[in-house]
Amino acid sequence: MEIPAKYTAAEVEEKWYAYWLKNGFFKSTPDEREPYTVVIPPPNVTGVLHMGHMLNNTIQDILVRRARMQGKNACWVPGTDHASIATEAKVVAKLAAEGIKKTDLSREKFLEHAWEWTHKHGGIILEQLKKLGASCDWDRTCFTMDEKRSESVLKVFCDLYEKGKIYRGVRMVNWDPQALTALSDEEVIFKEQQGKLFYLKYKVVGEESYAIVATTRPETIMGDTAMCINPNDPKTAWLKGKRVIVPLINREIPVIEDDYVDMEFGTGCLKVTPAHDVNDYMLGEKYNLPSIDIFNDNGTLNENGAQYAGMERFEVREHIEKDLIEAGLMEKVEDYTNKVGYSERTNVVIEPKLSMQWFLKMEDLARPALENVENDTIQFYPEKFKNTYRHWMTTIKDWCISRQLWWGHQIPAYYITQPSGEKSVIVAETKEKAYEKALSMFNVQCSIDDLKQDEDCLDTWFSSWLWPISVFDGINNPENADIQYYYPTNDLVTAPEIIFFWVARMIMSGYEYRGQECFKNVYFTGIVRDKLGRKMSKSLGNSPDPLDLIEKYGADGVRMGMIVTAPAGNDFPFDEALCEQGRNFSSKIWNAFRLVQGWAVDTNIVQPESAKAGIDAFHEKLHEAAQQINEQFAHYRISEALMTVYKLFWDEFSAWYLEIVKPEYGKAIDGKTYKITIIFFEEILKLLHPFMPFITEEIWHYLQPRSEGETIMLQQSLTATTFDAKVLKHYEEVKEIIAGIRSIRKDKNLPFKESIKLYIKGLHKESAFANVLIQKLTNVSEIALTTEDIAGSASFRVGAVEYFVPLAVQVNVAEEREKIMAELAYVRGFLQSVEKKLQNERFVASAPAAVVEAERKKQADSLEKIDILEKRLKTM
RNA sequence: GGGCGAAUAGCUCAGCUGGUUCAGAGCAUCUGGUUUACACCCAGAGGGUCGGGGGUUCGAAUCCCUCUUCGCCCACCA
Repeated sequence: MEIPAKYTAAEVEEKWYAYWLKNGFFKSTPDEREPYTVVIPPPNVTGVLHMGHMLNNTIQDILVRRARMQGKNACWVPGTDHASIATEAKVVAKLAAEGIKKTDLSREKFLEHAWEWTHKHGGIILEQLKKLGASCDWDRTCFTMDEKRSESVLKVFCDLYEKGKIYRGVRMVNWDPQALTALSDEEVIFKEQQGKLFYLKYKVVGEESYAIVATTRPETIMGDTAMCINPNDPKTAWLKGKRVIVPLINREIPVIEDDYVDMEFGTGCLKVTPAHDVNDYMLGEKYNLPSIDIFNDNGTLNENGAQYAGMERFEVREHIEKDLIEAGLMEKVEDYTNKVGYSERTNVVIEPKLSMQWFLKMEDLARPALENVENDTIQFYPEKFKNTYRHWMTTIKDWCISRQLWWGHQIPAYYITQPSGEKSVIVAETKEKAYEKALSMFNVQCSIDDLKQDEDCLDTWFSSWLWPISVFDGINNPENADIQYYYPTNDLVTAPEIIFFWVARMIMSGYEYRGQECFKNVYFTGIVRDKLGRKMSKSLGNSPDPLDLIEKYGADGVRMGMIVTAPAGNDFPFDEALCEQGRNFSSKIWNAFRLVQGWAVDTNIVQPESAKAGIDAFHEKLHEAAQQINEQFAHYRISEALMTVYKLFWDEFSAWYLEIVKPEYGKAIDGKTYKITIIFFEEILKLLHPFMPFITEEIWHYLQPRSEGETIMLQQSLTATTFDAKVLKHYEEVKEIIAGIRSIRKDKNLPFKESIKLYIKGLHKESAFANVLIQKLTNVSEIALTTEDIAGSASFRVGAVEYFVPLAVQVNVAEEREKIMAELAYVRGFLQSVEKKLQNERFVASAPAAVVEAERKKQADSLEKIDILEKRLKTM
């Protein structure tokens, strides 16, 4: 069998992914085994893979693969999200490039274009995930707008409507004048901005005096319906009960009083524009003020805008500034920094706007969702996000679920005008059902065509909040075998930015529709940033293309590089050097494999004692690591678990174990040692497989003859085990001795080829184990015990035992003395601190016996060591 | 403005219930080393007032208070 000297990830990875697919290893169907379920956070259907996806999906794949190797029936459900605003924006832009305006198209025609776009670009991202090695059950791939998911969404909407949880109402919403839709509060980003604060003069009716109002938005004066002062403010008390005139348009408005007004800000006078400001809206409600809407949906002024009608809102601001100055109604203009809301999607300034929207009441839904996170039925990793979650859930507001878009689930509400002229709304899953309902409810003669469906779509999250249920069709068919078996799911891996958009709402729908948690654990990843700490984004161009990275370093290398340094919940500064580390690790594994497979095996050779010792030691190391990894996974310390395997392979297996059992150059290895080495190698590969699936599969197939259809993926990896701590402790001491000898070789320029002698003075444990390992790894020809110091030698100490390596060359006594003096000073200092503790009566009295005992042991050890060092100095 | 969190080596982070194994890991750096799996390597070394100050305690990186800096979330004074 020809083994290539270099590991070529690309080839290997493609081969094994195809093999896994062909053999259906990712598939899951309900059976007797314990289920382990993960649903993917569905990426945008027309999106492309970025580093955030890479991190997120690598973690999911690790969890899923590990569960599979623990004998669980692992099911990872993939899918995509229709992402209404984002996708619609892309389609609009694409059409615009072709000279087609959305407004010129019918809804049906537009949706044709949108579907075409979706089919063309949709699912690319899922293909990219395959390159990463994602072990999703692809047969279960879902789309938030496929038939079953759409049906689920409509069903839930109708159900919540029936329950009285969904209502329609005029509310102040965040209006995106470019996308022409309302946005949820979560989709608005506030940015600090340099602006101006304008001081406008409102003439007091019947007087020659003026009231001054400070505002950042003078263009909204046409919508003013009151002026408000604080009743406790002496500055403005003179205005009480008066009326003032809105500048330029000369309309009279009342002066009202409310302690909402901040006496310290501006002049203490507030203009009230209920149609265009959230707080003013509340004042308007409170005092029954009229509401004058001055804007069109696209951000231009409407007929209420008087002479400014038809102009764009920011143009109006400039115009009106000039006009006010000319009219002498501008007291002054100051520079001012304030925060302005922008649309997350289109990046235009949000216009608060009164509009008819659909809302979902949150209060009842939030209750169990909060409770079950508080009581840890659902656990967050890291736990700190529980606080964030609690805060939001206790101040939650109703969810605006309608969007003025075409791409999405059209709201299943139908309007009918009765003969009396009264308009009624009927909510039903289909137009036919709505028609039936209409007939029975209103007892009127009408045709089905008289029903007019609501033009709006549902918020994207209104479909994804059902995801853990709907992917198993548990809304339409609540008793089906899949949902019964796979629900509740186990782990959700997602970004903290969507804790409210998505995580919280999934938890709510889980309790509403299954009466049970939708997942048991939520693992929050950090945000992937660049080296400079900036968020990775297209516009900055600082995000590497994941596929390029995979090509360069292999999927295993990229996975390893990302995970090794990505703790839960913390931002993750990505650096390509990490991938290099990953690739280097792949190479290391490959080279270790090449060493092992290159050995000639001779079953007639007697197993060397050193190999026996090495095997005993590594056996314990392996089991110790397996146990650590178990604990690390139990706490979702995934990068630590990887680090444990990394060190197990690189340090323990390659640097120590393989060096111990390695036969002399050109010689064969005995059969026993070879066999166990292969088993060790396999066990490590199994522990490593979830992190680096490809190279582990490749090597696993080389290590022993395998038949078609076998895979490392489905092997049981080492789980809870025990290990002998005593053996490990002794082994570590031996390593220390070996390190001491290596140091001397280095200091004294003794090449490894020259064999040396080792003298041991003190209570050296008579250990064949130690001796054979020392001889094998340091080229010591002879180990002898001594009761005297050896002249002309270099020495070191491990514990209370002294080791001497005789030197052929002249020893630099002064240098040796200096070293020993330094060591002595250190131990004396240490002893001093220990004794200080022990002399403290309160310490001895109050500290636990074990602690005091430990201090006494330290004291005794130090005294012994000091004794040794002092004697050594005397005899030099 | 309100809430949450963080600050430990050059970088990224562990450090759980205060004391054994407490100042650690990986990367980076420095020194030395290639005929014998691997320079994508091996052997070794240096590097920290545990953000500042105070307190509790026999004992603090760990608990409390306070200050400083940073991050996130919420609310937006027109």
